[in-house]
Amino acid sequence: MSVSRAIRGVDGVSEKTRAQILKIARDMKYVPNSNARSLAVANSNLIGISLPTFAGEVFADILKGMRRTFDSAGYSSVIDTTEYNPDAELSWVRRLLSWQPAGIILTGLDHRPETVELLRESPIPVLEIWDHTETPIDICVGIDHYKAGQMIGAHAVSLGYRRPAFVSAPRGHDTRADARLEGLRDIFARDCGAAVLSARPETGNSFTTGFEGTAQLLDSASPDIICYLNDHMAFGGLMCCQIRGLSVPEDIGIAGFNQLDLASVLPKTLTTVRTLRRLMGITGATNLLARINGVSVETSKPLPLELVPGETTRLQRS
Amino acid sequence: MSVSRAIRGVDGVSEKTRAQILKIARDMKYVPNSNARSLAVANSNLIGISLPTFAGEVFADILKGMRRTFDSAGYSSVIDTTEYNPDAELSWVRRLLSWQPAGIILTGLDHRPETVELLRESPIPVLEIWDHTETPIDICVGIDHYKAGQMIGAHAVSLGYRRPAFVSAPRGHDTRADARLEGLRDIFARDCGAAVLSARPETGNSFTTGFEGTAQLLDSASPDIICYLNDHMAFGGLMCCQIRGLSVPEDIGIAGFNQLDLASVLPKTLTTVRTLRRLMGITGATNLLARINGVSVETSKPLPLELVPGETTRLQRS
DNA sequence: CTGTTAGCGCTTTCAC
DNA sequence: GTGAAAGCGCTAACAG
Repeated sequence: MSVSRAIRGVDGVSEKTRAQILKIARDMKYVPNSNARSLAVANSNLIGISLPTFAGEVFADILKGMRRTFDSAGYSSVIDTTEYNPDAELSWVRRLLSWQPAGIILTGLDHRPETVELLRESPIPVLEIWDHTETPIDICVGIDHYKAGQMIGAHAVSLGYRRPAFVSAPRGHDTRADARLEGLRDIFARDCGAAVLSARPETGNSFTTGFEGTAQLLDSASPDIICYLNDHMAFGGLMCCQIRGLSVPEDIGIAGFNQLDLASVLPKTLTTVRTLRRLMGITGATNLLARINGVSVETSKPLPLELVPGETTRLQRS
Repeated sequence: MSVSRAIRGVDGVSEKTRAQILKIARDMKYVPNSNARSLAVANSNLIGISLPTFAGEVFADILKGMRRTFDSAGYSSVIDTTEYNPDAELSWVRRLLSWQPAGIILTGLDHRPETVELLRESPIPVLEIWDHTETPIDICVGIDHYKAGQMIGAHAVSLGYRRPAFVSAPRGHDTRADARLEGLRDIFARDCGAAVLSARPETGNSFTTGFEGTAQLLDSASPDIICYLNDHMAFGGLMCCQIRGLSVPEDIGIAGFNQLDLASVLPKTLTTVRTLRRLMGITGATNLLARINGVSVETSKPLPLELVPGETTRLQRS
């Protein structure tokens, strides 16, 4: 018992005994057994995180914010990626629950009904991150992707663009794409009755998807602005325009999303929307920790978005 | 006991009992306790992975290869990032060992002595990935970064470049940078007695680091070729050259590394070195699994590198 | 301050 | 095919 106390660093042991114990432990290269500990105390300091993918800056940034917060609070995070497959998410949640985690984090709102049911019935706090909803499983911290689409639309409309288009990720990838496109569509429909064309290439990385999507759009129509799911795709689009001899913003406008690192070295600043991903991670993690510790927190926390006008869009003369 | 057997799916239970048990388990929403299981069997199906960072394509690709392999073999992977800090790696290894993992994966060869000691004494198989060495802790799968530097050097020399420069990541980041620079230096010294200038900006993301490093070099000298730690930095360099009115490859050559996604949409193909990152992950994971199952494997597996000549370098007239 | 007792949920072993 | 007994390494609760 004194050994247990000494090793855990709780009091109830004299400094003398503690020192002896720690020395012996070191000498015999003692390694504690976390499984036994978790079993005895019936919980763990594990936070399970489900992410769509490790690729790209977006989730890496969110993750970084969360991990910093958890690390300094003494929690370990274990991460899984679903590759945008809700069934993979479900099986991860099952596995996770068997580890008695202190909390669970899911990305987005698109879950199997069984996942939701499982989590609602368990006493474990759950955070949904990246998307915003008023009715989360437990708590959520994210942005409103529909509003983000509207924001881009409003900017484009105000500059006088009237033939908008949107390039999205391959089907079954980012579920946020549809929400943003809808926001964009609603604004254009409402403010100037224009329809938004869309392209969705079937494969490829963000850069090639942006490139191909742009090629498809330019082959079949003549949009005056193309909006993209993210800055990487927008860059692919820029390259496509360049090859076809289209000047940006003279001949066509380009708008990205997320304000990624790449944009910081482009010769023309990119019109985009800034998302506070690091902050989102920190806020989410902090709220989840509060929830774990029984402190009451905001159920649903939307994070601000900021439209960043750049040199790839400009006022159209009418 | 029959319950245990039924749930695990081992035989020794009649189909009838098994069906009953499974039904009841489902009805009462039974969730197994992995901690108790691991405690009882004295091991787990966890693979602990230490990565420098989640940022960037490189480790995401390697990770993807590893995870695929582990998943299909029924192992779960838990990942931590060290942000290039060997002390963070050490504390992760300590934490990991307390979970009785089936295997451990570390990135690179730069570890604290204590980490190495800890791992050498434990019976747990250890894989070092990304770098190559003939004397790993246990087994390793990676590339020889010194040779990679030589490869780039040989290409540059053969094209007639004589004023080489190298842009590296901020200090304390990628430890591979020094090995590559050394390879590059050795080749230039041996083949044409030229020295390699180098720049190493102090902060920033890959893109801005490439940009700033290039600006530093161009301010103080007139290299005829600049080599970069990776394609993203090379792109930053390209943008810097463009702003300064330098044409590539007419005025200056540019060489990247890793053949990243970005390169696939650039108007000029980038001279770079292809690294088989996905394959590396798969090979590493496969070898580790073999090791875990007591099958003997190659201790040290170097993966091939391929120089990919592009339009950002060309033959110099003498 | 120190140590004993009991139990966490599961699996191994061994009877039946 | 089924179940009783014992133990994995640890900690909560209590006794000394």
